[in-house]
Amino acid sequence: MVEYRIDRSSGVPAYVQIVEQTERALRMGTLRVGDKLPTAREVVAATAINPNTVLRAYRDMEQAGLVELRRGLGTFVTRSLARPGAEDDSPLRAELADWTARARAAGLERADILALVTAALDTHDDTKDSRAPGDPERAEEDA
Amino acid sequence: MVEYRIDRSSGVPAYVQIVEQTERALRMGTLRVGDKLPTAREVVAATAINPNTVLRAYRDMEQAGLVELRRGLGTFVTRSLARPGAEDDSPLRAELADWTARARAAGLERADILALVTAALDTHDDTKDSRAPGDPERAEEDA
Amino acid sequence: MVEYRIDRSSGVPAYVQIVEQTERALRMGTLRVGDKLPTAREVVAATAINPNTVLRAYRDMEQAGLVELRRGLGTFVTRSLARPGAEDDSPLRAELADWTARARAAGLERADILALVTAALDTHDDTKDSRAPGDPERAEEDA
Amino acid sequence: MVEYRIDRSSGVPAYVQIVEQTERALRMGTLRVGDKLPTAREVVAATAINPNTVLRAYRDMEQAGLVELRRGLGTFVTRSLARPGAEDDSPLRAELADWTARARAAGLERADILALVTAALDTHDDTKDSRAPGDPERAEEDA
DNA sequence: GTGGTCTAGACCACA
DNA sequence: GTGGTCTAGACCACG
Repeated sequence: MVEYRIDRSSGVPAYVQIVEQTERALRMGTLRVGDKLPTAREVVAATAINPNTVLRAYRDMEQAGLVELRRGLGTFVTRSLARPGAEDDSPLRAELADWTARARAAGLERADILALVTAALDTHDDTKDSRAPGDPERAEEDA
Repeated sequence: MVEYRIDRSSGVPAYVQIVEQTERALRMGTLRVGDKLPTAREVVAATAINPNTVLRAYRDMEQAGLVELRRGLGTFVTRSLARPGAEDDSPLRAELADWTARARAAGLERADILALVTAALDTHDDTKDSRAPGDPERAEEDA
Repeated sequence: MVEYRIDRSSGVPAYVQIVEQTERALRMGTLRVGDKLPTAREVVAATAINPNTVLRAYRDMEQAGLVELRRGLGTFVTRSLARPGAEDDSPLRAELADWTARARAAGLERADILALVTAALDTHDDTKDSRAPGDPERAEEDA
Repeated sequence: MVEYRIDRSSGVPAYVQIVEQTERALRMGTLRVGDKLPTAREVVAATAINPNTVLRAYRDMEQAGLVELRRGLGTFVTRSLARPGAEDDSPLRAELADWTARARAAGLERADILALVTAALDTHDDTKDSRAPGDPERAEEDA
């Protein structure tokens, strides 16, 4: 079950944060087709945001074709964004874990590390946006 | 000179994106104390956002103690967020570049990679938010 | 409920006047933690300044940690600047009231009195600025 | 000789601060008819603001009839705002000095004291502005 | 020509 | 209905 964490001081709309985090879970395979998202009620209990805001996020994801809202039942994942290579036990993840451990040991904080990664990505990839991880980036990957 | 790239479809306010990107440049050492940010007019020319929006971002950073707005002169960096270990030629960066190259070779996209990194960070670090690099995160570094 | 009075001819930006007056109310204990500031719309109705200007002032105070803007709810005091000794019934205030009465009886106007007080303060205190009460002065009190 | 102190972080325009402080000196009798204001050059040396800004302030005061700019000679006070009762040795000032000393002893800071005074003034005087000490308040007193 | 304030008004986020 | 972002444009402060 995903657990949303909303940072109200980030300036990023709450519903966008929910979408970002859901997408992230889809990419990682943490969330798979058929899985149920937490109910609006549950999210409200966990995050103290308004149910309407949760529903807004879920509706957006429905329109993007990622989930399906079934009245009375809940919200269910209808599409995967999972990538081979991003599985829990992939070598890439192990190497990454190793690298981040060393980065932290070197005194780098979360924000520093994310800045480094973004910079590394922007080096190879001079296309597109430049923003954050978990960008909605118009969810339209494979299924 | 920093170059801002604004993703208007991300849902993240333009002024937040400017702050994030500036912070990122500060962390990476791309921007150093005394450096001049692009003038509001230059940013406007490059990004097609409104001057007021740029100034809003600059003002926010001024209040955060990162830059100083000097009328008639421009906006200047007053505080570094640079980290030893994040320099251009650091081993950590080289290793990261290597890892991202392999991740891309494995078919992972930018968003996938950022999701992986976020997941890796959240594994060690069960505190805080979940969002982007360059998050305001209440700047509290030193120079 | 605070009531803002904006002097448009003073040369002091309207949003600064709002901040100054709010801070003053906080110092005097007129405004306490948890209290709600007037909504932007109410201030607009009372002062004929633009809602954006009010919000600018509120945002500035939020960044200074004095208040919290809650969408859909309003703006609330989060920190006290109250001082023991500044209460309504303190001896100091009674003495002051007595003194100002005599000053006025002697023909001194508001501006004269404020000039006298400023001079008196500058005598003991050869540090800092010189300006007004309720100066932002980088709010650094506690609650 | 007046000594201007400009607080660049107060949000109040520099030229307004100069006018305010000059007026204050006139009210206190620190500056008298015939006295010479510091030259723009001197003010620049002392405050690091631009000569044009000083001249702007002096010109404003000339238009208000307070001073006269004599090319090649300097700027001279042409009108007094002095008040009997505000002299250096007046009983009112002695009492005030005593009161402020006690206020400081009670732990009140400059801003607290100014807030108290403003409140005291607003109690008797429910007219007008509400702002700071040294408000321009359209200089038009006696001579 | 730089930053800075203010207005007006459209549209969005959230309770 | 609350705050919040963004635009557009006028005018100001300052170097």
